[in-house]
Amino acid sequence: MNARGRAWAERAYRELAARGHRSGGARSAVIEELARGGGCCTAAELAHRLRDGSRPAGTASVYRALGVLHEAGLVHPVDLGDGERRWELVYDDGAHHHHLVCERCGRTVSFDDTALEQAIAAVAGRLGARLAAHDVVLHGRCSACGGRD
Amino acid sequence: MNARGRAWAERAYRELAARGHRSGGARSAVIEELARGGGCCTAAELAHRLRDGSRPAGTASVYRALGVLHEAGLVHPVDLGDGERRWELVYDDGAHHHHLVCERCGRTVSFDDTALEQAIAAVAGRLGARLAAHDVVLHGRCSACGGRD
DNA sequence: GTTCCTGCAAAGGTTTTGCACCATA
DNA sequence: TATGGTGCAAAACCTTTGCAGGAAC
Repeated sequence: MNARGRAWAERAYRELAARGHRSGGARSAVIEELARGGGCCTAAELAHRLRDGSRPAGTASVYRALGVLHEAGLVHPVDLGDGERRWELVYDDGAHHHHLVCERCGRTVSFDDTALEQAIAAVAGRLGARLAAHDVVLHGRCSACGGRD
Repeated sequence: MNARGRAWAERAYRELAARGHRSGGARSAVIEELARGGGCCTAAELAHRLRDGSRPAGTASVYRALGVLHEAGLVHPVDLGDGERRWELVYDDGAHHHHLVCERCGRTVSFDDTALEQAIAAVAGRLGARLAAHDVVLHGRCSACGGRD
């Protein structure tokens, strides 16, 4: 696991403890797997990886762990339009990325863009809104699938 | 119904006829209701409105009508994160909007923004992608719920 | 008359909930 | 030991599919 994931996991343990949550095996396994994989996975994928890995966890426990992490602001749900909810890690410094879903090969490309973030901040200001989160999902063809044709 | 909705409905009839689809009661009712409401509704809402209105339609027919309209590029699915798929009308001129979901009052605010569109187009160019569609969903507090506090 | 559309019912997939048991603090 | 976490099973929910009957062309 990279240092970024490790730091996120440690913060998650601290934050959940501060909120009065006890430490349980299934939830810790979910936190570790999220930190290892870097997010962007569905509950089913998470459960599957845990089943093949060190610490299997029941489906309900995976969903409940994700719910608690979401309440604590440690993960953020993303919907790519395929009917399954994905979960992204929320980092301390606000760093995050968005997604391009290729409608030909089905792959998901992650990206970040400063100008896009600035445009979103400007829109929020114009609307008089205070943003807690935002999602951008692009649909089309990735560069490998003839995006430039 | 406004002129924009009427024009969209007429185009929908033309486009579906051109694709060899026959005209059926349920599908026409869905088209009329979408044109009347201007989109941004779920399949269940659509079915409910039709039940209370002139022409009830079965759940399956509503979903099938939306599927056909989607294939023809006449509607676009949007996921606001509440587990239900919403459908937006796709207009001839490409005009569209995005959404701010207030996490306090639950309301959805629609907006459009030229700078945001330009930023998205620039990102697509940088990624070498050709976009067919894109979604932006903002989460936070709308101006009425203390966005500016 | 053939083919597609429709509606009911059933199935499918994801997510949530009830409940008994177990682990943590 | 009191409380919260866990896992199984069942339910709830949205969406899709199978099939028989009816409508459009």
